[in-house]
Formats: sequence, structure tokens, C-alpha cells
Amino acid sequence: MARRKLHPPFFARSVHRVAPELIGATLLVGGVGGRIVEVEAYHHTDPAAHSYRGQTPRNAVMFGPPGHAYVYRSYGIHWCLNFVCEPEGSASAVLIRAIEPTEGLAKMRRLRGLAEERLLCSGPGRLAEAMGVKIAHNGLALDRLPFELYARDEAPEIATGVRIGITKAADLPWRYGLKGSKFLSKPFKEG
DNA sequence: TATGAGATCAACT
DNA sequence: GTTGATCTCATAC
Repeated sequence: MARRKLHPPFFARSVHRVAPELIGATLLVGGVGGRIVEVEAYHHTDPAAHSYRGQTPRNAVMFGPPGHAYVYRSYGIHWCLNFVCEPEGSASAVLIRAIEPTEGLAKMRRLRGLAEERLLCSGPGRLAEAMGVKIAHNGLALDRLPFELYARDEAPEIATGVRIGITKAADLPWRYGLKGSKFLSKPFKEG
């Protein structure tokens, strides 16, 4: 498989361009991971975004340069992985919601304490646990280990829909997924 | 299939 | 004190 690395300029654009282009890309953390099949875009003008109300210690990375990882704790227990986008200071990010596991299946099963492959990485909290992502990854550059990001070979069919689990700006269609994938956290409405 | 509780932390009221 | 970019397990239909 031809592997083209994703370089920092890829992320120095609008989240709304970056998010759909991440579908089908390969993400590895510490050598394990797979193909990204579901993401959501969060822009700082968007009431659902952590950055909407300005900078705090938690979301500071979102206000830094693009091409870095923003990791936060969700509901007190889970870790969620985001990619910071756009030029410095714009404070937008793409939430990685689901991955089709291809590399390091055994290690990810061990980290998740789980046998079923379909549920390994199908959800933001799940994929973070499977790849061992935690607060130590907050602020790390995405073009350096332990992160590895590779561009997709061909543009896949993209499904779009409303984002999941939010109450503010819940009608914005900023969720993107690989059409027909079994590894989505939730199916997209048929279109 | 569907709802409900619990885990547990940062930000906000 | 409440809420949220969540998930798992339990109990009820």
C-alpha cells in the first residue's frame, strides 16, 4: 500500500475542508490504529465547540498551531482525540469519532478488554482507549511519533449528517463518515 | 429494543 | 450544584 504522509499544511485550512478529507486516511498511535471512518468538525464560532467561549486551560491547544492533537476528558472518564485545524488562533478542531481497526488488533483488544472487532474503535472514547490515547498526548504534533497519519489513496464516498451527543447547534451537518462502513459509532441516515 | 444509572472531571451558573 | 463532543452494564418491555 502506497503511504503518503499527511504534513502540517494539510491541517492549516478550514475544518470544513479538512474533516471530510480525513475520512479514509490512516491513523496510527504507537503503531496501532486503522482507517478513519467517522469525524466531526468543531469551529470556534460554533456554540457546541469547546473553544466557543474562549480559551481555558483545558482547550488551550485548540488556540495553538494546527496539526497538533487536542485531547480532553469527556464525562469524567473517557479521553477524546481531536486534530487542531486552521491557522494559529482560530481554535477549531476535528473530533475523531471512529476508526476501522487494521493495525495492532491484539494490542487494542488488550487495552479495551474486548474481543469484538466492530466495537474496538467505533466511538470517540473507545478509539482513544484502544490506541492508548490519554492526556499525555495533548498538544503533541501529529507528524511525529507516536502519531502516524497517512493520506487515503482514493476519495471514498462520504456520508454527512448532524453531530452526535450535543445539545447546542445540534442541527449543523458537520458529521462526516465513510458511507456504508460497519465501524461507524452510529449509522448515517440513508441519502 | 429501549431506557436508566453510574463513573468522575472541568467549566459554567 | 449542574452539565456535557461517552460508554458499559443492568433491568424492563
